Amino acid sequence: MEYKKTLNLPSTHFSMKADLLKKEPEIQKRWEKEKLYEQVRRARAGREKYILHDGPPYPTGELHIGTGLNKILKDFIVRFYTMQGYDAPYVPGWDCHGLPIEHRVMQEVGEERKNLTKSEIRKKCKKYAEKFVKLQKTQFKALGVLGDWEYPYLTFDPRYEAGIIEVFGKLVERGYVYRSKKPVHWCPNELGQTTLAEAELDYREDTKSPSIYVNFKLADDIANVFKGLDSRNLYIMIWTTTPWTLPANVAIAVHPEHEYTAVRYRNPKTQKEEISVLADKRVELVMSLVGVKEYECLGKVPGRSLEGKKYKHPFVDRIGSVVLADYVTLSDGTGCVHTAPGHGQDDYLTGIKYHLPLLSPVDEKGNFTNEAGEFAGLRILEDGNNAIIKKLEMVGALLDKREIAHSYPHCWRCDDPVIFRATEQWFVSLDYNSLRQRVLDEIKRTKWVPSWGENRMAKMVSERPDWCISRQRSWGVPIPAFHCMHCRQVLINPKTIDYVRDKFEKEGADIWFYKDVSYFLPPDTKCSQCGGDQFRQEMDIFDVWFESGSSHHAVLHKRSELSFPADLYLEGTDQHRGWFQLSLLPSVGAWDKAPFKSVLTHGFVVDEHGKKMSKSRGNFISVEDAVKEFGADVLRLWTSSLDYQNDMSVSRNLIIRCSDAYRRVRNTFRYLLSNLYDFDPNVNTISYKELLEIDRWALHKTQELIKDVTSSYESLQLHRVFHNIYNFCTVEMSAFYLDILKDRLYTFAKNSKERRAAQTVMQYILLNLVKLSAPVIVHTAEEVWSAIMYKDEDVSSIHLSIFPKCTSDWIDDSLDERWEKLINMRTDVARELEKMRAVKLVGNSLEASVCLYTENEELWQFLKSYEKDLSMILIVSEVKLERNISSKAVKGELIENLWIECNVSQHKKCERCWNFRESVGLNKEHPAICARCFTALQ
RNA sequence: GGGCCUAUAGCUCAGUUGGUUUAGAGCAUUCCCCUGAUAAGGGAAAGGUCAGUGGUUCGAGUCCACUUAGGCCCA
Repeated sequence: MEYKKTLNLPSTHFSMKADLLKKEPEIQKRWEKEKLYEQVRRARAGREKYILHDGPPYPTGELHIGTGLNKILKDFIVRFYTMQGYDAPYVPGWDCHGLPIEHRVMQEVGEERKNLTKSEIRKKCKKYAEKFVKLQKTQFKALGVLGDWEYPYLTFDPRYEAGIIEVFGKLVERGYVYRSKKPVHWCPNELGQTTLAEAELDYREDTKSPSIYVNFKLADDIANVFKGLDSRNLYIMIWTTTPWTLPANVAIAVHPEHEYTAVRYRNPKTQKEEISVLADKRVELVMSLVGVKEYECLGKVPGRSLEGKKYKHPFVDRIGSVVLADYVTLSDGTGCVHTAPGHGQDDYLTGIKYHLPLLSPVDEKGNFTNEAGEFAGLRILEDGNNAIIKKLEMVGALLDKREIAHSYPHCWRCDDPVIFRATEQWFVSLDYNSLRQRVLDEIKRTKWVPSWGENRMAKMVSERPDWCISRQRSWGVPIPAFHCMHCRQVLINPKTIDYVRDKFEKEGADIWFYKDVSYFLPPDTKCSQCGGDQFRQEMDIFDVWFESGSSHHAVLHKRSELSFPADLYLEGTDQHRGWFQLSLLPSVGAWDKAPFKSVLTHGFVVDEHGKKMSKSRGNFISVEDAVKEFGADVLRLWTSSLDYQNDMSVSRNLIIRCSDAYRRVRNTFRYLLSNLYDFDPNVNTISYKELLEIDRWALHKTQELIKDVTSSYESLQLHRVFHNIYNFCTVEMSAFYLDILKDRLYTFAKNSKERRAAQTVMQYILLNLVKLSAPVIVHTAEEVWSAIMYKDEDVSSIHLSIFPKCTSDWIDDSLDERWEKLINMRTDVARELEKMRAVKLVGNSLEASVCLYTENEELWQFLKSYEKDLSMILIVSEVKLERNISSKAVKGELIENLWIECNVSQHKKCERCWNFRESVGLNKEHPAICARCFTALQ
């Protein structure tokens, strides 16, 4: 007789092979067709909300794997809260304006860009952004991210644009917005005459510039600094390669820590004896450069003792002063840095710190203005430079001039050298109405994950300058302001802003570039200063960060399904300076509240060797590549295995490793499914009390799993979810419980209580395990769900189901303790069995008979109480217990006082269950099987 | 150059407020078994100067300082 046919062997249609590349798109299509996202919304309508607000990526190019990873992490959390019963709508967004897009578009356009109007540029940018929103959307969806992909938020959506204006209006109304001068990179070329962003600069090596050393006469007595020096012919020496910025000089910066000295020498040009202050370490080099052979150093002082000393400008009637700055280096020049806040970024910040005047006597064409006095009208980079050098020579301040070659920024469009010029910009003040302090208070109130984020954020906010929110670009939302044509007064007030807002909301911000100014002005608008009624529009646009930073209002406030503040913002650590901060500022400014309750930051994606990932290094991986090669679920499982607080290494090899883990989890599901083909929980369920103890142990372990996984999700330690689930599948299930269960499942009578008990537990574990993993392996979980015959919830998709809850009645710690001991004993026995295998005495462990010895009373009682179960637990044919330790027995390693002896079973093998039993052969009808199998056949 | 962060086995992670003789898992590796989860399953073995140096302490993977490597943000 073929006994195999009498067994209850596993059977399932759930395939072992995942075939994710084929199945995932099918499952996604199904979700789309069934409108899963809307179904989830309906199912959770009215429930408590959990809002994860999406930080918008730029729609430029293909998605970096890091961007995909960010979305996956968000998806885990949104899905977890959804399954916890929260209403957790997820509205993805894109940051559609801004220089990165404009820049790329201009690169694509090439030479033609010089002839494009703003409107034309905007049209092209819009097309570009739309194209990549579409492309990226496809890729995010391919990752299985669930969200409102039909209606994402796009920052160039007119309603969103109106939202930006509203935030701005609120800030204006509350008094935070002001206009002031700030130095920017400026292209003075006739065609250009525009601000340039860092990305539009082309640094050219070997640019020729004048290099001059100049003495500024000290006006202050420094006898208290350098002992015994009289104040006559006392100078401080600077070096510069931009003589044209000297008319705007208002300070000289020295390093507070470096040492400065006063040098006495004979000026080779004037033949006068002079004393100049400069950095000690630069003296030798500078003196030889200016042609001085003999000189004398008169003491040394740290730079900080020079702070506040006054000097006379060499050719302007102006007193400047010495200031301190950390950025002063000793690699060039004199260690005393000519400072013109109107012409340099460092200088500008130093100027703010010391309240220095900001001068910029240069017009948009790169000529000196009347402010520059005798130099007015000269082109600064040519005649201007020369005239100033000549002037310095005339007044005897010039020590040396020569030409040097260095790296200097040029305009990427016209190749002309760029200048630094102060222009009027729009700012948000951080200190008006103590905004900074209130932001800091909100930072304290926010939960930061990891916790050091708070410190980092607070430090950045406390040290940052006012926020310059204007840009002189094309692709963005215009700042809704007007200028009086008569008196140049700026016109901006809640009424005009509101009026423009309405236009934008109806027609989009593009309208600004098409319609005449009168279209945007409320009727009868007059200049508050001169009463004029002729205005021109402001042409600056908002910093793109102001746009994305307004999403808390344009999205959270405005969309009815969302709420403000969000429960969570989740982005990479670079967003501490970016989106987190620049959302926080307007939010606190406008509504006195942080836009988020908690903020999670994750590290960056690096390659296998921990190096930065970039296209130029060749270690770049795109979302598309990864999904195409591994499938979304593998990628998601891999993401879930990483501790995002650190940087995350990614390479093909590392993801391949993770697909092994995926297969393990998948096979665990498959095995559970395959043994439930004949189990109807409504009929066959065995009550908890009637289960075997090992079954109750499995239930206990499942409770632990539920608890651990839930708390891992809640505490946002997402990688613990993976490790818990994976270890459960591997250690508790595959290697132990399921392995042991085989005998009971296959060989016991179909409807026996023992077999039904095993299935009861398997059914329970299947349902719970699939739900616990559903937020991570979304497609596979759905596939499993479809394959489950009897579900505990009547929902069409697992993603509509509710997360498992821990059943505390099934937690039994003393049981767990006993079984831990049994498992350790099993390990000790396995080691002995392995020795038998090594010498070919046994193969299958069922060929063995085990004898356990102990003289320890407690252990004896323990073993005795499990005597009936031991052969099942050890998967051997027979276990005998003895008190007198045999000389052949070996001491256990994990269990004290336990001695183990393994032998080849003396019995015959049952052809049906493969156990070696004394009873085999006793039954005349079935001489090849054991008594237990005979019973099972009845 | 400055601020913040990270470093435990080849890989992904545990390791409570410093305290248990040999620093734990799983994967990968090697070897073995099974062939009734089969492009599956089981077992065993090997694998670590806890990045380095110095310090605090009776005792340090854990606390402190410095160094190295890497990351993010600035300059």
